[in-house]
Amino acid sequence: MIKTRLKTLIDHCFDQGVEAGFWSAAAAGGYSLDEPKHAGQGDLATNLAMVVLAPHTDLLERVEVAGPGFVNCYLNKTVWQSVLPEVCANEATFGRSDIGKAKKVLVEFVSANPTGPLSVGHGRQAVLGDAIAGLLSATGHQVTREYYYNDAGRQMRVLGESTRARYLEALGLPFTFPEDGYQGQYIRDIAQALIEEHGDGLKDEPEVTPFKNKAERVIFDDINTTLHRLGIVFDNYYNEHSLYENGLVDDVVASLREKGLAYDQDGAVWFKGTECGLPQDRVIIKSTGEPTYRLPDMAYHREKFKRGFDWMVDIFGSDHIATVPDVLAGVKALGYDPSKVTVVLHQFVTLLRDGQQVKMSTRKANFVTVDELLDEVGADVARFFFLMRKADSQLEFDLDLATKTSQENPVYYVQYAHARLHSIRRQAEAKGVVLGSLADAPVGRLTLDDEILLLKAMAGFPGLVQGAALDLAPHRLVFFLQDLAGQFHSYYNKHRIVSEDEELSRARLWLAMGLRIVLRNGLALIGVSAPESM
RNA sequence: GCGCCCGUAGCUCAGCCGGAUAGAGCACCGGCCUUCUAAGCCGUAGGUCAGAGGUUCGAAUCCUCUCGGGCGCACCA
Repeated sequence: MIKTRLKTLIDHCFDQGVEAGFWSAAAAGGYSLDEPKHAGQGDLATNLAMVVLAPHTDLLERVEVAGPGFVNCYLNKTVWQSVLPEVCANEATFGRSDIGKAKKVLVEFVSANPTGPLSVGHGRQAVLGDAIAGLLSATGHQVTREYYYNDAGRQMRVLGESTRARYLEALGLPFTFPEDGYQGQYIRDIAQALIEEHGDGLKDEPEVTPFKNKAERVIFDDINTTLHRLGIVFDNYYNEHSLYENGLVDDVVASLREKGLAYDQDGAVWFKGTECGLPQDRVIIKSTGEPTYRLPDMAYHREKFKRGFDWMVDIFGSDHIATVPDVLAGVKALGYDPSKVTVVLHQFVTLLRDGQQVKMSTRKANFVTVDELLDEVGADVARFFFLMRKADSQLEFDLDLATKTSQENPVYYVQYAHARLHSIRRQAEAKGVVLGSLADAPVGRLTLDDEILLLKAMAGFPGLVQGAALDLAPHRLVFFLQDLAGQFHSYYNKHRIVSEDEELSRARLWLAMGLRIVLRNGLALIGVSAPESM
């Protein structure tokens, strides 16, 4: 019989649902399959969806099956209205959660050696890393922000030589500028500072160290000042050099040798990458005796594991992509689980001015620094713009748009929504409309579709934060905020919040309060200020 | 040559752990201020989701290949 065949099919689906844990077996046999009384309701109809959802009917207004097999659940408005007290009662924490279970996470980013000011590329990385760290900590992770740097080695020697050359040059003495020296104006500034401190006392200095040290100090201070302007504070600066001093680099070599994963050839020490699934073996100690960057990187990552982190997030520019497989293979070879390391590679930034791409070249120090950018657009705009794209995408930073203090600038758009909400509150107070206690908030009066939509968006905020955190994708917050601000502006233009209807006014003022909280908390997560007036 | 990323509206980009009619902002065009900030709103238009195969009941989404663009492929970091 046809009905039996269909019933068997539905029973089977029901059982599968039970097995998968979608619902309990309590409703087994409790649902029907009958010929409907009226035409237009199919040949046979089952109330399966209703029965399965029966324990939750207080939430549901109606349930429909539609299209190619969707069960559409329409929730009662009260469900959405109940979001508001929750938001307002948890002003400081709404959006935060503990899904991270206090997992220890290390977020490493920037990690620029002190050879020059931060470029806009670093800026993107700095903001990206900081926002990711912020999201992780908002979701209950125990986060450490770390900056890994090296103030020894070839790069720094060249920096010292460059500084010396500029020093001699400024004194009008003969000098030779290193072939691959640092050409920026900042080196000249440092040289000038040395002259002010020492006069020509260093002109016969045999060591490069005083030049190097001075340059390093000045540049690191600059970098930190810049980071500070961006609102970024690191918990820890990890010096690559300390790895050598503590014998940790040698120890990695010894361990690799022990496992037969390192060998000598052509006077160099090689890592047997081919043994670890990599396309080729790599030099880890040059024939000069100096290690390549790979080796200390492996040692550093091993230290991260030893320091007890459950999850290690590395933020790198896409030009460092080649290092990733090597380091991860090294970590694995040393007996640690590379799946605990997540590398976020971000693409480059191009600046657009007057519709034209601004040409930049690191080598010639012909690049726009984060400082210059901040002078021009400020920290809020810089942070917001750096987060407007997912890390994978190249980021086009449109200075023309960023410097506009008008409707087109998305940063102001969002901030304005927040300021407007504050303004409404002030206006209401001036008119003597009192919010009253949250418990008495007449949220039942929020019945317009526009209002339910706003409530839904607010309700989705914590989940959005969690997803953005776990996927290391802060750009989602930016999109969310733009959407929410847009919804509010639209609502504002259509409906009056403070009106003759005192109860409705209070309800809407609470709605405004909730929106303000979500906007403010969202902006805080990406490190952008939420002004109360603009 | 090899590896990774990208290719979605005129432009800049979301969506990408498969689902219903693919979204937003700019730009264009047309409207809205005696009332809570016009730094705002409303409306019109705009698409072979680079292309070709494949998997699937179903693909922008997954697989393969091709074509474009970016970044790498050091005894630099």
